[in-house]
Amino acid sequence: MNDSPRAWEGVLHHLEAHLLSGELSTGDHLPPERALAAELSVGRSSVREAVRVLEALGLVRTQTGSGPQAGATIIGAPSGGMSSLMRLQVAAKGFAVADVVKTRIVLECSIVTELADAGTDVDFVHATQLLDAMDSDSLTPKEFLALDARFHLSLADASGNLVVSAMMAGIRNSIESYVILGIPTIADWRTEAQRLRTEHRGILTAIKDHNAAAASAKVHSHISDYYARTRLTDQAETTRQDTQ
Amino acid sequence: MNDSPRAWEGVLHHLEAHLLSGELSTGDHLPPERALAAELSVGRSSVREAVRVLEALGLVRTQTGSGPQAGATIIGAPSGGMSSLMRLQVAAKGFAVADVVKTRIVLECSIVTELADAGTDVDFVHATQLLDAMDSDSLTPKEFLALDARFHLSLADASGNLVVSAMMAGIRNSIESYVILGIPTIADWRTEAQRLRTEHRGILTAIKDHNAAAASAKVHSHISDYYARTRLTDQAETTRQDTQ
DNA sequence: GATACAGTGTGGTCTGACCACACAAGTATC
DNA sequence: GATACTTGTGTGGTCAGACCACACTGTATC
Repeated sequence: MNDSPRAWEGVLHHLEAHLLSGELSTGDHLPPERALAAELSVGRSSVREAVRVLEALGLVRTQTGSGPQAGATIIGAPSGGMSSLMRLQVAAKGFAVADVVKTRIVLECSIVTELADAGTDVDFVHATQLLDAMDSDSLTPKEFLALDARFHLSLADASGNLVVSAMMAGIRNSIESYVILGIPTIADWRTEAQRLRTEHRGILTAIKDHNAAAASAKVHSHISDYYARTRLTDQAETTRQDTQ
Repeated sequence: MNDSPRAWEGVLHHLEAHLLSGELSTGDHLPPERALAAELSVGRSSVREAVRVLEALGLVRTQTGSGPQAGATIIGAPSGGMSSLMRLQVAAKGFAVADVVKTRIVLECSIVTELADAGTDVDFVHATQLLDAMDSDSLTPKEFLALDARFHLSLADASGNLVVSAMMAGIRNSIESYVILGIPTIADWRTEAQRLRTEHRGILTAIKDHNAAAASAKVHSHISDYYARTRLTDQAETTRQDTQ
């Protein structure tokens, strides 16, 4: 039916069409690879490549074995694909770290603006928990920054916009290695951590006060100042490190 | 070295590490699949699945044959992966069309704001050419909207931020089918086209006048009003939530 | 010198065969 | 009869080998 030059693309289009038509939706299982191969008259390897793409894009989760859990399941959590895409693009220097950071500021400012302008039905329990956890003095910089990332992500989640959420997750994921690389450039970590804690509380307070302008401004300086201090945007050219 | 449960992930990590370390960069060729398979002690099919993922993510372009053009080449155009990712996520209902449109507004407002605030060194030749092309009365709605998309994309490109550019391309691509679906809901296409033309010129003029606020406002209404008229955001089975 | 042709290396695909795994059903044991 | 164990089955994961189509490369031919 679809004699695309590449067989696996035909499989992908087939699955995409089923997705669009609603025959397949979140929670459903894809047909077994062997069945799909027979149905589309292609080799199993071609089916596998298409499924692999879907998995990389975060659309399906594959599991071995038998029973209801096994097979390729359509998953509804879209953040995974965005993360690997952006991480690899940054790794390949297709995306400049500076551009990623700029995009992060744009998105995050709009997130807090929306949150501040919204009604009182927004749930900040998770965000508050993360801030409390960050108060501990026994955290390593790496642990602290991990919580930091989760705090910012929780704001994105609170906005309810999955697209922005996924993009934020991808952004954070893509520059994670650079953030870790920047830790040593902070002379006094205790002071830095305290500063970040204060800024976080300030952002959350501004949101709760429905002061959109203040929240946006605080987010902007919070992010851009931190990257300026670690000079992360400069060292985009650094090549180091093999993580094995 | 890397006995991940899945062999193809090991290959992906291997390639990612080489990307990060700079051993591989834009324009380079990946080793031949057979060589890579032998080097990593995996089957060729596992290598192929990893390469397929990279191709889907827009990092490499594969080509058959022999010579300098053949093989898997690391490509520097990151828009492809974002497009397929977002298109499929929308198809799978992982992303709601309403959220995609909202995100588009956020990004595009920030784009025109930045363009308006920038110096005069921004090149709008391409954008202007597209606007001129859209003046033709012989265009079908589909053709008109294709030019429309390219106009908005050219603004994103003019900003120079590849991340935002790629996201805009992905956004546009993901809702393309819905945009086409919305054409019949426009009662008088000639009037609609004229309206869009005027709005486009207005946006570009505001940018050139360095009037960031006006440009942003015009973009906001340009996009949100159009989708309101076609009621696209309604027919998307949106994830229920905030009324604003 | 220009053209035609075989050679070579590449990705693309298919087939068949295993393996590991997880569940389902049947069997043995108490 | 209830439980524990064993076997069966279907799934994805991987590998090996074999072709094919393709595009370039070098050589032979005119």
